[in-house]
Amino acid sequence: MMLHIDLQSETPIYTQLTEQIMEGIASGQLQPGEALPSIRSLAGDLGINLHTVNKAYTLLKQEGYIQIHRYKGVIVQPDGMPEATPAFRERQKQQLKPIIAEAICRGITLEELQVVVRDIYEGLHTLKGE
Amino acid sequence: MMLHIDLQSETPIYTQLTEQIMEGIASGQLQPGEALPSIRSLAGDLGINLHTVNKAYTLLKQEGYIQIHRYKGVIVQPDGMPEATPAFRERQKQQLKPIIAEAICRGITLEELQVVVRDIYEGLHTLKGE
Amino acid sequence: MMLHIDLQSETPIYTQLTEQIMEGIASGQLQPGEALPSIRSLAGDLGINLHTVNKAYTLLKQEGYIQIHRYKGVIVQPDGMPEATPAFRERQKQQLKPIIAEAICRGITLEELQVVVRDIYEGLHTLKGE
Amino acid sequence: MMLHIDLQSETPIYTQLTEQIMEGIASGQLQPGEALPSIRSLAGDLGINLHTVNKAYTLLKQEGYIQIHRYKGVIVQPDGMPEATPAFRERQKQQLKPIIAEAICRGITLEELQVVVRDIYEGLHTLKGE
DNA sequence: GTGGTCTAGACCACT
DNA sequence: GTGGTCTAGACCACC
Repeated sequence: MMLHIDLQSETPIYTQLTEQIMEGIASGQLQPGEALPSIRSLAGDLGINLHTVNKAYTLLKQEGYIQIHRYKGVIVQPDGMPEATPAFRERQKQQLKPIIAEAICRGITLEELQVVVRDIYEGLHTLKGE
Repeated sequence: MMLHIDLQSETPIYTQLTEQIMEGIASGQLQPGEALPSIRSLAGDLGINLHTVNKAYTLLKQEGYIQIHRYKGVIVQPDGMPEATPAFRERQKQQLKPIIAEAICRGITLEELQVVVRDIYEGLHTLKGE
Repeated sequence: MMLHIDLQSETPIYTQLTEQIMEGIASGQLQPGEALPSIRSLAGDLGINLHTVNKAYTLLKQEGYIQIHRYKGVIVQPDGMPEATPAFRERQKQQLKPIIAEAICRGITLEELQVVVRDIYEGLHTLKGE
Repeated sequence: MMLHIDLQSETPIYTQLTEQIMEGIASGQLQPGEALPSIRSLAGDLGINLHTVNKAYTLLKQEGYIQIHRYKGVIVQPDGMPEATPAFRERQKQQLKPIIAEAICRGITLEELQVVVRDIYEGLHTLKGE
């Protein structure tokens, strides 16, 4: 899977990494148990600092999306992804609220918004069976 | 309309302000043409610095959600809210993508997600007629 | 001649007034010797403060574009407009420089720019004979 | 490139900075991709506050003339300057109109004005090939 | 080291 | 009293 970094984005690089890896997992491009590049090689490929990659991986591990094995490397969580806990759902709502509020301000209907959400969902999800 | 700030949150204060004001507009609690508190009074009420409020107001003005009238005060945009431009829709997608990707990872179905989105949308929007 | 004010503009109201009156003189809509509205009536018509109109008129008088006669009122300078002094030409250059610099940045050619300038000039000036 | 500030001028310092940097870009003294001084070092060199420099840089970034890279620094836009959009051309006209009106009032002919514009344009632009 | 955020306090132009 | 500008000084995240 190809990761790419936008250096002029406002989002920190480590966040861009975590988001892209999660998108890889969501889309099935990254399968459970599959190996991720080592910190060193990924940092080298992207031309960024080791610490930055390490931070991204550590966060993903804390959330339960990957496993980091000393000496063996980094793999996508093979033992089932983390659950949708109530805490997660609450956080999700807080993330969605301002986005939806802005959409309403700009006159976007619920139907339009549902289409956008479905397109993104299916755009990611339908790869999963491959 | 009551605005509240979470000083502990990692989201910048000025972002919390812009988001809450946009939610106020979306929900109709803030009507077009309605006056917003002056920079100084809002800063005083919230116990924050006037520059922080100023930054929030300036961003909202740049996006077209409010008007800032020098020497007179600040009002909610009376001449129609900004449109849902292609640039806006693209930005919206980029905001939604990581949220939806994470939802997929955690096994949330499209139907569940649509319910969440609808609840938030209607929770904000249905106040509009009041 | 119709004057109009943009309350949400960043340019101070008195500047908007002086500019519009100068445009009126440039275009011949305001003829030398012609009466301008009194401070009081203009302020009333535009819904702005007396001091604001007064400031605009005072500036125009200082520059030599109008005459203010106590009790008689305000008239467009009948005794010849102010000259293009070296100081004026220098100030003009300083005003034009940033505008032209930005035009160059955006790839506007000298020919294009000349067309813009000519259009504005003739758009104002050709009314003069009427 | 040398930047200089006139503290006595009534034009805000941050405006002087943005104008000078745009002139530098227009004249080719600042090349695309070239690094600009860091906020702190420029503020130090000019003897002004870092927030003032920050404001100037932020405005130039919003217009698309520079890129601000968090943690790394500021560079002149390497991916092509912003286009001359219709909105830009309209803004330009509004900026030019009062200047040209005043020129007409003072009896400056179109030909004289064109010479002034050409001199400034070429004075900036002809450095570009060097 | 960088830019981003926030505070505190000041002066100004304008209404 | 309003927003606009500027200063001085601080802490933070990131690299």
